[in-house]
Amino acid sequence: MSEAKALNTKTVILDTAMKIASRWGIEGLTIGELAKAVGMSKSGLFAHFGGKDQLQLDVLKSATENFVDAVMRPAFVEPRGEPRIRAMVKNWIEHLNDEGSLPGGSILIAASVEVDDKPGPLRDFVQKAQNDLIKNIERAAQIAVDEKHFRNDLDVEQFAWSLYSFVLGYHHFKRMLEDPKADLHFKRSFGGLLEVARSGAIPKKERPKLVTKKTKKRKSA
Amino acid sequence: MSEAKALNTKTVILDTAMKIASRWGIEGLTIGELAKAVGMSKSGLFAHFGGKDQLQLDVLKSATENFVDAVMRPAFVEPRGEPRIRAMVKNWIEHLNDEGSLPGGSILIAASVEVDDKPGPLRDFVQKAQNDLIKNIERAAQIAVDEKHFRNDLDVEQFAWSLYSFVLGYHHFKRMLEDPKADLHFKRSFGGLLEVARSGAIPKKERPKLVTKKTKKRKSA
DNA sequence: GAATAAAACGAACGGTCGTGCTATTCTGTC
DNA sequence: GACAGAATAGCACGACCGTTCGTTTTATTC
Repeated sequence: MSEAKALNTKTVILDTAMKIASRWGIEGLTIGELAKAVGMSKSGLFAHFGGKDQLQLDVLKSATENFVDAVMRPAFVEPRGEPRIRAMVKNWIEHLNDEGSLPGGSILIAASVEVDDKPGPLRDFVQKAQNDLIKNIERAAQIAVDEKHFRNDLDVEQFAWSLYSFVLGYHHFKRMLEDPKADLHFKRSFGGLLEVARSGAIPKKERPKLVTKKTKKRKSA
Repeated sequence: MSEAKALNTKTVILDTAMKIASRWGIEGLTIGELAKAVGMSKSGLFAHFGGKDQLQLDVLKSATENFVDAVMRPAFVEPRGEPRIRAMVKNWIEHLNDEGSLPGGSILIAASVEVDDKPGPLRDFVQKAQNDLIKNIERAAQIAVDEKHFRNDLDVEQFAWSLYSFVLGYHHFKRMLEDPKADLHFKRSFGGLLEVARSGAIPKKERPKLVTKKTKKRKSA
């Protein structure tokens, strides 16, 4: 039980820490503030971690686990292919808007900017977490290709790149610029991306006969 | 001359400060470190600004001026329409890769993430700077519509939104993820965006008859 | 060359940071 | 109820932060 109690306290600490990190960044998270927010002494809290570095790492790990639980895992029980991708994106947007757990926006996105020039365990972790995420998007897109939902010459890397860029844009416009149309623009961009992935916008092989009408040849650079 | 000398010193300070802010963020910029980098005393440097807040604001202003000088101004002497937009994007990418003045990536993008939950003059400035930039993109896109380079039902807001998202994605993938394909993916995404803006991909009226073949109805949840 | 103003300096202050050390309180076991 | 061990608290430290202030250097003007 001492074990369970310990885990419980640590969970409370990390949950609080994540909220602070969401608002103030992973570097703006200080042990003193965190202790005050949790309601215990600096040193008492400190004892749970091997130091500030470890605390930061634990926070990022928790944030990543939360992301996987809220976005990826529920999406991966959806039907293979496009439905799964739609679910993923839907969960993702909802997760970004979850003011309860992320009152200041995505911890991982913010941490990316904070640590991108500071080599070390934090940077390594963030890099790996994001690369894993992108790989998962690519995998999901490939499944959609296999399921014939997406055209089979789709560049899944490019697809994942574009989708991730749109999410970054959404986060930026919504959070920094407070653009009320952020949701609309994201929806349209994502919709366009799906459409291009599905059918033969710029089709390479089978489509020409279908498009006989006009669609005058463009440079297609 | 005392005036000129003072301005000169201040310029040196701000240039150095921008490099530091590029690497460490606008909050990671400390007066002590800056003084050491410039080669003068903390207090001597401090006297040039009304405090840390003013220093940060001056740095952001300088960064914005640099951006306008390097990206916007040279683009706006190019021919109206698509060429101008292409020039703008080209300058933008080159500016982001200018390790000389931005060894740690865009100061404005990083500052966005840093200050987005900290109300105050810094946040106000960053918000305005970015909104101005987006407005300029929209204006350039509208000109391209007027010049018949882009189709006349183009949503210029959506265009600017997408373009900015791609730039954010580029910055993120290149800097954080060190993706060697970032340039390629950006080029393709931007190219696709141009193509859609130019011709009638996803046209609203004339296309449906063309797609008769399969595209079996999905739930499209 | 003396007088004056601007610029830069050096030392110090109060505050907060992360971090150790030692004591105290809590909790479950015999 | 004594005991052991974990959890927490209290306190002090050294480092660095932004800032202030009095002094010294540097430049300009007569």
